[in-house]
Amino acid sequence: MSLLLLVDDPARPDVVGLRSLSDDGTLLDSSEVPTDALPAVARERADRPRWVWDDTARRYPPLLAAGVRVERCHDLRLCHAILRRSVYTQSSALAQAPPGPWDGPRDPAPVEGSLFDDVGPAAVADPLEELQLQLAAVAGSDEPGRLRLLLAAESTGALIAAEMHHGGMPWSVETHDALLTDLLGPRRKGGRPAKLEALADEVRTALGQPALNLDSQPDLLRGLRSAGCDVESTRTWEIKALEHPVRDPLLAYKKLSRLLSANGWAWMEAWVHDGRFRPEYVPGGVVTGRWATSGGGALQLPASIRGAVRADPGWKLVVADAAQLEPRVLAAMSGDGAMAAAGRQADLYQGVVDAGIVETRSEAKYAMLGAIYGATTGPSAVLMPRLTTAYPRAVALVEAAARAGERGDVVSTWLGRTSPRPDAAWQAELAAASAEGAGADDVRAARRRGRDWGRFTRNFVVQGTAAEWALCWMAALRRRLLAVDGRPHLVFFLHDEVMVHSPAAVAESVAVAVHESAVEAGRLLFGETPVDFALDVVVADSYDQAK
DNA sequence: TCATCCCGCGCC
DNA sequence: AAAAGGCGCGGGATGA
Repeated sequence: MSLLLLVDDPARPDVVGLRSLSDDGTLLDSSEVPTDALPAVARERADRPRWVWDDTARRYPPLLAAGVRVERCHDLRLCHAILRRSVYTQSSALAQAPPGPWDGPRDPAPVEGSLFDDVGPAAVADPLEELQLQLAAVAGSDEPGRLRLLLAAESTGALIAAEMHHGGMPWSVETHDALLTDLLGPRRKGGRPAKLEALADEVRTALGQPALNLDSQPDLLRGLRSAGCDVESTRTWEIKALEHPVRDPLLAYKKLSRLLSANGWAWMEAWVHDGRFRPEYVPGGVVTGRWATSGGGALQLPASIRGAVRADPGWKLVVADAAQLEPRVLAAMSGDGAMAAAGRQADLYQGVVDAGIVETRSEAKYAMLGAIYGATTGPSAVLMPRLTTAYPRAVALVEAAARAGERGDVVSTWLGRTSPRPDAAWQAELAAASAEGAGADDVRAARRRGRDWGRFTRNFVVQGTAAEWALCWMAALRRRLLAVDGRPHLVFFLHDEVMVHSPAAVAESVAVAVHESAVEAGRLLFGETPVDFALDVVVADSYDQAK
């Protein structure tokens, strides 16, 4: 396999340069092609190169628009971000260089004013030089194998993100409209839909304030308090605790009003075109390695409108989610055999109950999440000692991550994505609190911030490794889907869940591929592990039929 | 008037 | 029923 690097020529915007490289980054051959001929050149390459480019989000869409799919790539910007920070590459030239053009956001905002006018032109980002720095950083690292897997998974994720945006999620505006009309009442120009307006009236009547504006938090808070409700805010959990006639209509109003503003008709018109919802995915957009999205709120599609996600006629949706992914990942990372045994059955939480650790599934769930997120108070913290006894290795791993964070140290995922350091203010606070003669308030504040950061690092190692597993799962699935007839393709990804739009005739084959890919992901990350990565897989016509 | 802050809540 | 980590977004309030 060879590398094929794409470079711009600043002097000639109408052409792009192609550099053939060996695996170690040695330049073998150079050529130039007209920019508009690039898709044809890409299509005709028979040697299945790994494309190397600065930014998949910029380079891949024109190829997709021309009907060209790229098998694999190396996204220099995403890989740079990982290697700059990874504990495994801290001694590399890449990590030790001062910040340069590969650092920072993809589209940096223009610099205001003249502060930087006299420092000369910005450093030019030479992709060949950058690639060679990255390859050297990996080759010289403590864990080249893990990093290579991580960089490949991250880059494949970028390809998938572009492909999913290109293909779009099948979306029925008719169903969406029917759902909204059913829940909210018919759409009305310049006013609330009827059911929402009726609820608003009920609230105003219950409070005895006919002119109250429910959409103003301060007004609503004042209105509640003057009606004798003892609340500090207008949050749902405070309203729920009220014993007052306003409670139920207000809760209903808040719920529906949220639906209207977040995923109502305006959202539909802004984001759904030609029967497809096309959010912009942002691979690596979260520090832990999870994806973010920008626009459309694709990672927060409420359950109430998922029925609008409908397969095309003759097609199906194959919806799969990894069951209790984070506990399973923790069991694998820590080599905790007892926790792996609990996950031997489809429902890991029930496995914890069956092992006699706690009484109910719900307790098992909250105890486990408490361990991963760092619950310090409440019922879930009370269950921690039992979890520690039953699963000592798993708990020790997250505890060690928490302690590291409290000290201001960094932690890493299984494949080497490393957490950021706490900011300067945090470190200063820690230093001030440990200095001679520090006030009791300072010490308390520093302890609290330390524990906050410890909860972040505790969660980072598990959430981040789960994100790596999910990337490997999806990358394996993408490859397997190529071997299935009828072009089934990924259309959605949500942390531990994937959705494939598939011709009905091959949907069962896709479901098999989904399972096989999960096994492959587990092996890729952890080798021979006793941990099962269980899935819930559903073949359905619409998203609400899953789960 | 516009940009930013903060609240509140949807998802995992 | 619980408490905690990660996000994005819309809306009003706020302040330049």
